[in-house]
Amino acid sequence: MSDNFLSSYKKIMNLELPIIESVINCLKQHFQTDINAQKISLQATPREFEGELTLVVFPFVKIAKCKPEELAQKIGDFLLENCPMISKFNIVKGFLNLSISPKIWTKTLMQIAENQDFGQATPKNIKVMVEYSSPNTNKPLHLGHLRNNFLGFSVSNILQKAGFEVMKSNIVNDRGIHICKSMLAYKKFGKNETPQSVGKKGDHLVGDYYVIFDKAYKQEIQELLPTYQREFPNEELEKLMEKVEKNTPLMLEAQEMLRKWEQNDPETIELWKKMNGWVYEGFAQTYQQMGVSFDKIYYESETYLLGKKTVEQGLKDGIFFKKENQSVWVDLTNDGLDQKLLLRSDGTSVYITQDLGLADLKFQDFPMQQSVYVVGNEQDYHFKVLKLVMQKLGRSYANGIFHLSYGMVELPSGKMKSREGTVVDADDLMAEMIDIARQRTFELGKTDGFSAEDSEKLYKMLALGALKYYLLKVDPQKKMMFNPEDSIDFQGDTGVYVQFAHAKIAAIVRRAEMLEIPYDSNAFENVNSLANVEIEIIRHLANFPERIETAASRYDPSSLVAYVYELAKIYSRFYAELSVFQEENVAKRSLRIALSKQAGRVIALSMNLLGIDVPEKM
RNA sequence: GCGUGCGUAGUUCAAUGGAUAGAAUAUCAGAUUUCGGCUCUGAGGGUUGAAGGUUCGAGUCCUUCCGUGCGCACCA
Repeated sequence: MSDNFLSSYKKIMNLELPIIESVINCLKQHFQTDINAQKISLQATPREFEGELTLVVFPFVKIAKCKPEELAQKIGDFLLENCPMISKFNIVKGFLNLSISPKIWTKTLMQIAENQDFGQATPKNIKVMVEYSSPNTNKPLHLGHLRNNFLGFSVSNILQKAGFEVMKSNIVNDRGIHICKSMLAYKKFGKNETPQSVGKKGDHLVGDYYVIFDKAYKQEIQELLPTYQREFPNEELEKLMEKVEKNTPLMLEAQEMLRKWEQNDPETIELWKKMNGWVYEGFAQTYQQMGVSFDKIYYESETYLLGKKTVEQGLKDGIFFKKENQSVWVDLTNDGLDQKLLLRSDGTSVYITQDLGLADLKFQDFPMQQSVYVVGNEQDYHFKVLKLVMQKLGRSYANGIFHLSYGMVELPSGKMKSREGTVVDADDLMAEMIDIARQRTFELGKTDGFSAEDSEKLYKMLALGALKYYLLKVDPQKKMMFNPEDSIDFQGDTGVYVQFAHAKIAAIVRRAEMLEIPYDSNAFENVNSLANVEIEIIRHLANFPERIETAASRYDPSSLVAYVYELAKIYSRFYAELSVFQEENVAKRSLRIALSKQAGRVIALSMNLLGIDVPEKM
């Protein structure tokens, strides 16, 4: 453990550090060895054993040259004598289970309550750019984008809480053959429709034309194939198909359109601007509904020429090389990869070229040390190359490039395929979820006494909460199954369960305030016996800063989902086992209110980091 | 073929190299004169894909094999 880590550790965990220090001292005294703090494993004691924190002594057995039990006994005795917060201990095999004095727990709760910024780490003075969303403008957003956006937004929040300075960015892929296809279909079959004239969101309208193009294109291929087969009777079918696909009239026309676009042909540019404009309006609505936002938006049309200079400079510096046909390459064979093309023989860019340029542009705009790309795992290779190339170019931020590679979202029926019409549209999905939330919540009478506006707000909160929670609870790296039935579930490990816990807590706090029961630190500081479930909550609350740190270091919101679920679950048990207002001991009653208040606060904070709102009533 | 992920209860997912591999769901059985029953408690359900190896200790690290996804364009 570096000094650096230790010092940040000290700030966030006032509970464990004294014990760790004490263990180090113990080993020093008894065995004359200076043990690394990192080797000391303190973990939460499983519920079936007595105690709250457990020290694993196995790692020191070799040094101590005695049986694990003996060693545990020695350390336990030492702690009892030198570490006032330890009230007793027991030993099971090589595990030293420590009981913390109840007063410490009361004090911990006081500290949490008095900390206005609980969970907010001190500034690290490190800038991070988080790029996410990155839509193509020829189609509306779908379920896969939802995972991407929720991940990107949440990771940004988490990094901020962990003390980083964060810039959220979005690169909009607004040019290229894909949008030309929509444009061409519109030109041919569009009859001057507009989003207003057909009453449709712009991104959906443009997406419709993309589908129209694709259908007509497929038909052309079918029609052309026999001709080609006659012409090249000895060619393999696969290669023949490639030829046909490249040469249908529609495809040739789309490519011609792209050329015109690149030459700034006024008519093409005008159509392009018009249709992209519709799409942006549509996207803005969708982003708003999703509850995500960006600090900086890049457009591919403005960045796609960047990177050429970068490549030329690298060529001059001998980092890249030129082949006979004038194409430029980078040799990554020593890094376990291949040679990779950076500029075509005609000097034009390829996909990665502009990413090199964009990376530098980002750095100009926001001199970051870390750069996170939230992009699907089908691009793993691409980002390996990007990082390596930037490292070879000696960019200061190159080592901080991190590809937050997430797995595909699959459906019970299999993969989403646009051809087969099995793509789940983001707008539709969110709307459906809100409908279901409305239906269920209304049936249960949960919104009795709500204004129409408040009701709608709640339905949306529950629906989006369910969806975000569902998509964020899985390790990003892994592919995940999206089961529509489960995603709108309100019970068990779900967003609504956690939201409900928060609403119950809010009700308790409201009542306490109405009854004017004090619950500040003075009101409960003398409580020195706590129920197990109360200790569990405090212990869990105290871990909050550390859990944020972990989530930030792994760029992984799922660990935070697990955290907040665990907290809601413990609290629900507390709620069932103990009564707040029927407790006769006034100090204890106050402690329970304070405990509730803090649990509610941390639930809300955690959920907000996930991009989820929590209700006061539901 | 090469590269790179992933295989854990019926299902969907957890598990900084640490105790008897945990949740949720579904199934079954219970709880509530109590602050909000979208709640709580309990039961059954596992050869962690297979085989070796490292380790005091392996779902986790290494090797091989099997299954599966993704990537291997002068496409983006």
